[in-house]
Amino acid sequence: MLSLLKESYGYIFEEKLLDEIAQVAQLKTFEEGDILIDFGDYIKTMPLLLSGAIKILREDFDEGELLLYFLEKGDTCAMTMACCLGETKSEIRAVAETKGEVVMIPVAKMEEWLGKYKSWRNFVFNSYNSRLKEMLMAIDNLAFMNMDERLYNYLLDKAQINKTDFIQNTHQEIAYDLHTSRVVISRLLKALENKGKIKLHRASIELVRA
Amino acid sequence: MLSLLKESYGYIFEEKLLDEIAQVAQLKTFEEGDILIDFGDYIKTMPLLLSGAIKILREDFDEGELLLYFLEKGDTCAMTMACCLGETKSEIRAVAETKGEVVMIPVAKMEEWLGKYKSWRNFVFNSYNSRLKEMLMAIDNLAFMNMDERLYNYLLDKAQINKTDFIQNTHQEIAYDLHTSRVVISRLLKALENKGKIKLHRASIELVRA
DNA sequence: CGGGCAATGTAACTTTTGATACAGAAAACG
DNA sequence: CGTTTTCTGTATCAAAAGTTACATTGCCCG
Repeated sequence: MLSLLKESYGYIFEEKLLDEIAQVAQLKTFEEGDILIDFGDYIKTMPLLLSGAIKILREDFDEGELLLYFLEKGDTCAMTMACCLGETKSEIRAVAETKGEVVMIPVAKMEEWLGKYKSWRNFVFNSYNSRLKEMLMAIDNLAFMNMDERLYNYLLDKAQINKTDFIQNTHQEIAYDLHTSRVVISRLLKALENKGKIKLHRASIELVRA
Repeated sequence: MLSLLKESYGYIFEEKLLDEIAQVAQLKTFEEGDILIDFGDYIKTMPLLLSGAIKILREDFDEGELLLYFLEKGDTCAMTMACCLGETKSEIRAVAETKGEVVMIPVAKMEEWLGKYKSWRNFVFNSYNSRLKEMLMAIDNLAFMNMDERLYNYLLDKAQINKTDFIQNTHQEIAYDLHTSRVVISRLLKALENKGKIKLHRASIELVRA
């Protein structure tokens, strides 16, 4: 586990902290589609992502979701930290976008290290800051952009996270993430295809780079 | 200043920390409408709000703003902390909703105290958590609600922050905060009046409690 | 290879929001 | 008091997004 940790976090944490993490943390693997955290869950461990990607969703009161952002290697979920420290229920759902690995750290330790290791403190703050920034971007998208732009940005994000220009999703799945209807997505995708920005296949979309 | 501090923060911080704050902090008063932080500002001090209320706005790329949330006594601006620690430009604008007072704390001190005082650490984390929650609420509003609901929530927020059911704003000002046009606001306000939820006056709106 | 099913395409219509234009009412002010 | 400015009400039209309904197209699998 130590070597795995060093791969993703070796540059950020000092030796002693890496050792401590290796001692108390539990390694966990997950598969694409796994629900790692659900609305209302109480969370007592903090996840550090070693590999793979996770998408974070917000739930509507009456049915429906909205994609907030993706997490990658080296990220942690600030929303989860918020829940840990505040001892409240989870406000979000975390779904595995790809298979991957996380290490789980008990809340007690994460608090202890805050006083003990400056590098840990910086990491936690940087995570909060990244997440606030991602939330701001989500708000920008919602408030200032039309659905066609949001859709195109979504496709770019997906491509970046999955490291491929072939996006393996049905229109319905995309509609869920963007909190709209399948028909709207089909319509706008067709428009994007006509503009030459993408090519549509069955259950997959190909990004056409200029 | 010490007594002022104790009024808002006496229950959260220990004596020693309050003393330290009183030593290094600068007291600053502001008037309604003052722009306390603007987009692109570099921020080197962290504000603690003692009295009054502040609204935090996000800027559109090409003209236009959106209200994110309000700050009250005992709050601090996590977005500002993010900028302080990350040493980046401000992503938001802070405008005084009422007159009030803040104490300004140098970034260096706020970092020092993070290692030194557990109460400070908790305060900073709680602030981040509150702000994340407010951002989530902002996203809920944008993603899941129509303009009429957003408008009504806005009026309720305003009333709570200003501690009065008489909201002294023109339709144009409300339109700015909600990032829409004056005509839309007028239309929806009229509809709310017809439903008996508010009464309209010139340059002010009266909330009618059920 | 043909039936069944999931995924997509498309038409027609409604609702919501935004844009423009202008009229009337209230305050502001010399 | 009359003029000017600000604020509000409303009508009309256009665009964006949501809804419903149904046709078509591939694909899986017996």
